[in-house]
Amino acid sequence: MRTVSMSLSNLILVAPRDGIRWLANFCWEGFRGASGSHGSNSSFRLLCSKSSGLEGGYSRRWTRRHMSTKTEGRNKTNLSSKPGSIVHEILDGKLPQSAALNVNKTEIIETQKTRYCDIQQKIVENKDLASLVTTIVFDIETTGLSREEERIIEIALQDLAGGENSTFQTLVNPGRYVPNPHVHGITTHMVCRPNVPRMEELIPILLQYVSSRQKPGGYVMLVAHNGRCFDVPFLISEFNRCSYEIPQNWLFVDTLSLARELKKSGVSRLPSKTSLQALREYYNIPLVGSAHRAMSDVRSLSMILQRLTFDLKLSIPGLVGKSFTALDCINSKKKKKNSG
DNA sequence: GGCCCTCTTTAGGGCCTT
Repeated sequence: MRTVSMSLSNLILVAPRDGIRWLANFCWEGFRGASGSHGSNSSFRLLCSKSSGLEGGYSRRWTRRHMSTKTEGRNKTNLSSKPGSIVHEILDGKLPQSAALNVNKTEIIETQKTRYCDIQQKIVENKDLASLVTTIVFDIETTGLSREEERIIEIALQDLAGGENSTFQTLVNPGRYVPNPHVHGITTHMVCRPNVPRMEELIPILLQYVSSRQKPGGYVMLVAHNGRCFDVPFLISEFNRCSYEIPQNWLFVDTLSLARELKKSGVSRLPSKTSLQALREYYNIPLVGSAHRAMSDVRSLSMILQRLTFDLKLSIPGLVGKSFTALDCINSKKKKKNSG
C-alpha cells in the first residue's frame, strides 16, 4: 500500500518497469491528500505594492496592505515560513529582469535552448533523474482568449506529491474590467480590489511557491489542458509583461496532446471531444467546486492526468519526453512570424 | 494559435483554452 509520504523518486528507483501504475497511484494519493484536507490558509503580507484601479493605471504610491493567497495540504514547506523574503524582493524592486538579454540575445537564447534540451534528454535517458521531477498541475482563468490583450485573473496549482501547501490558488487583479464572468463566475468586483495581488506582485510569490515544492537541484513539470496553445503562452506573455522570465528548469506537458494521442491510438474509447469536461465525464470524475474555476479544473485535471498516463502507459520519463519548454513556444511563434 | 482530421499535403475547417 503506497502512502502519500512515499516519494515518486523512490517508486521510480525501486522498479522503473511499473512506473505506469505507480504514477497513477501517486497522482491519486496526491489528489486525495490535497482534496481531503481542510488545509490552511496562508496570507502573505506585502509591505509594498502598487495600488491600482479599474482603469489599470498605476499609482506610484507604495501602500501597506494585506494580500492573500491560499494554500492547502499537510506537510510543512518553507513557503509559509519565509514571507519576509517575498517582501524583501518586492521592497527592493529586485525583479529578475532579463537585462542580460540586451547584451547578446541570440547567444543567450541558443544557450538556453541547449540547456532546455539537455534537461529533457537527460531525464529521458537517465530514469534516476526522474526522481528530481516535481509534477504540478495548473490552470488559469483570464479575461479572454487573447494573450496579447487579455489578463490572468485567477491561477491555481497543485503539486501531485501532496502534503501541506500542495495547492496554491489566488485571484489576480487585472486592473481592468472583467468582460466574461459568465465563463468562470469571476467578476470585476471580485478581482479589482486592493487585497487582490496584481500579476507583477504575484510572480515572485508564484516563483517562490514552485521553488518551495522543487527538490534540490530538481526540475518542475507543469501540466495544463491545452497548455501548449493557451496557458503556457499566456503565462509567458504575462511574465514578459512584468519583466520576468519563465525559469529554465520548468518543463510543460499538455494533457490535450495526451488525450489526442490516446484517442488516435485506439487503446481507449475516448469521446470525439477532448475538452476537460468531456474527459472528466468520460472518466467519471466528480466535479469538485465550480467548473471553470481554476482550482476546480486543476483537481479534475489531476485525476484526468492520472487516467491518461495509465492508459498511455506513461511514467515520469515518458511524460518528460513529451514535454515542451517556454522557449519552444517562443521559437514556434518566431518561426510563424518569419514564415508569415 | 497549435494540432488534428480529411472530402488532404498546391487546404480548410474544427477543436480547445477564457
